Amino acid sequence: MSQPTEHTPERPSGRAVPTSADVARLAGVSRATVSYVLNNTSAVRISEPTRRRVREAAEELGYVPHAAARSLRAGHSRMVLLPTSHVPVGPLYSQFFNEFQWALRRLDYTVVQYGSVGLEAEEAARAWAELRPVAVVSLGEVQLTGQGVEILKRSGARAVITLGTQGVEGTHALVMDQGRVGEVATAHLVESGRRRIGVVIPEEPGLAMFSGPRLEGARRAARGTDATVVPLPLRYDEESANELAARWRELGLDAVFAYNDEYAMLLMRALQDAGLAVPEEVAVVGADDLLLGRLLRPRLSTVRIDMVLGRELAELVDRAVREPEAPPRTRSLLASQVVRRESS
Amino acid sequence: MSQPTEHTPERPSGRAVPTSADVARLAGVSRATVSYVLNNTSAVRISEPTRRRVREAAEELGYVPHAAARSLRAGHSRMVLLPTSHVPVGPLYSQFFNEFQWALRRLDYTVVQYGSVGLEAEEAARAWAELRPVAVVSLGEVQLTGQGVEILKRSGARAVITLGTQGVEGTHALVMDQGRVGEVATAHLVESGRRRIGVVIPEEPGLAMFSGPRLEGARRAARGTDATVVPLPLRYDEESANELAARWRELGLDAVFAYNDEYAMLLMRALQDAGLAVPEEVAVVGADDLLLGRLLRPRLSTVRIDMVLGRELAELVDRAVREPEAPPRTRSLLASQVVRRESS
DNA sequence: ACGTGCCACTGACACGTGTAACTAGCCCGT
DNA sequence: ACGGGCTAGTTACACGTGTCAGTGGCACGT
Repeated sequence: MSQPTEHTPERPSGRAVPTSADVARLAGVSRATVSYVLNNTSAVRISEPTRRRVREAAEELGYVPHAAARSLRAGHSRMVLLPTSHVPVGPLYSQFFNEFQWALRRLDYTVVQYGSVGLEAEEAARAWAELRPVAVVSLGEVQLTGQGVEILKRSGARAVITLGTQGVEGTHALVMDQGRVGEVATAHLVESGRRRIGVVIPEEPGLAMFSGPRLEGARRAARGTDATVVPLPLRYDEESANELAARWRELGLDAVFAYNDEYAMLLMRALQDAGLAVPEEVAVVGADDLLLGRLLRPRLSTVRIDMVLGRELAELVDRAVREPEAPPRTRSLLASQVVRRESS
Repeated sequence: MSQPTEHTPERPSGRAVPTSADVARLAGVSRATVSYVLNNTSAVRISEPTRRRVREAAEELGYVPHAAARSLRAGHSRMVLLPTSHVPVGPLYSQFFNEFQWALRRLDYTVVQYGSVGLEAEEAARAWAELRPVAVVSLGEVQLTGQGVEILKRSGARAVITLGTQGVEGTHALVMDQGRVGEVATAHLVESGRRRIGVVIPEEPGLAMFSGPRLEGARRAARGTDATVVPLPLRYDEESANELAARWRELGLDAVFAYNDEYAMLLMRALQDAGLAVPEEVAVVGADDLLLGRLLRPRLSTVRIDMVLGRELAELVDRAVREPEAPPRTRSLLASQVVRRESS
């Protein structure tokens, strides 16, 4: 998109791409008539024979309207911009994401994913604004600033929605309360009589957005009790897990909240291989309620996260677009609930 | 995108969105000068003081160029269209996909994901053509026809790339040879002395694209030997797995290729719970080489699938765009290799 | 005085589309 | 004969941008 070339390149297959003017010429009518016919404009009456001639001409030439020209003329589009992340998200999130896209499309929006690798917040906002989207739904990779929001709104965006662990001024903020996940998990462990509680922090980049708040929530739950919380960095591989398990006794922990079920399964296996009894010596709690967690022995306790339906969020976007004056409101996106199985 | 509204809606925040003409007015120069300055056009010399005035005016107004107008004028864009699927794909595929997008962006393409839910092949092609992408990379959800390819090329697409289990005429076809996955898995089981081999077929919709060819490959491997292949429909939940395990003895199978590691883990657990010894009575092989498969006991044997790097594919797209006349060629995308662990 | 060349910039057009405003032709009532 | 209304269109403009061709103004050589 950056630097347009100097001259229009030749079409390889010889023929230029047909425009409505070509259709008009072939059908022997004016270009306006073509537009009226092809858009089924009800205010203008065109005779049936003419309509047929136009349609046939369009068909013969393989005419397809030019979306850019159309939205330029119209002064607005129905594009919803979704800055994409390259975060290695889990199945829960990606299912939500797919459903969200699908629902937006049902509402006749054009969903455009646009990545902004290595761009500053304001720079990214400017790049997005070039596309003149009617709405921007930021999914957290780029932390949108108030300045960035201003740029977007000035460029015609009727709604800016942020989805993240905390709200952004001037936007419809959808807050995924990750802290709550850590909180309920830890509270559950404390209530079960555990006192020294480890919290796994994935070392994989891009997950800090989630793991930080979860740790914070765990600390919140421990506050006011005699339990303590210990952060445990962990890579998602067996070596790292075995290493952590090997120094488990010196850490003196009797429970662990393992970020999610995948890390929990990895760590639980390493603990068992190191000779620690689960849940007698160590209680293990994951998150996301994956099916696979139920296959282990003992069955993995977990935090079930009920994410808002993609469809609901799509409707919220639609409302925000139609009523741009409505005051932006912050809303919580997920409910967390412990599912106790055998590992805790 | 479909039906533009009748009149331009008022901008809510009062001020209209600034154009280069506004910048020109404020800076006291012509619009052409603004364009030259902001695009750093080297062929035209503009004095430094003027440049500064223009930049300051643009900054003050918060001017952002209009991508649609720009590409309309230029006659082409650098948009790569990626029709998205809502298929519940695994981590392997989604990692590839992310990397692919990222690499395209590094090559200065604008990646647009555009879903076409419930559209016919030709209808979808027409919708894509409206956006005048420079390339289309179809990932298999919509089976592109020769007719559809023709529409896209006529609309100016310089490259059409299909990614699927089989090629499409007139396109650069990237074939993911799923059959090979089933073939190597089954060959391995046969060589290990197994004779009655089950092949799990997920009942989840959208996976048929992969499971069909894998079954076919398994049959190919069994041909010419005295081994037989039995398809086993399975839902991804415990009930379905238990049900299948319960009638295992009457099926008389001594091995199973379970589509992928997740289904394999699910089924293996159910078999063990039903009192069958793995691998003594039943050998189990998955696919995808997930980390979690190594955590089970016995460790899960699997088929490791080396997918082409997203970066490589992005470079192929770039080449195809720059040399549209080069003959479309079909290329295989993945290599499959058995990783024998303990479950087979 | 005058042509030449350079500098710094401007005027005008094109891209493809949608639609408001207008018009030519016809019928009809008075 | 003439205005009015309907039908079936057409003409003309606007959207925001990039860029070719042109144009004053100035210095300079003769």
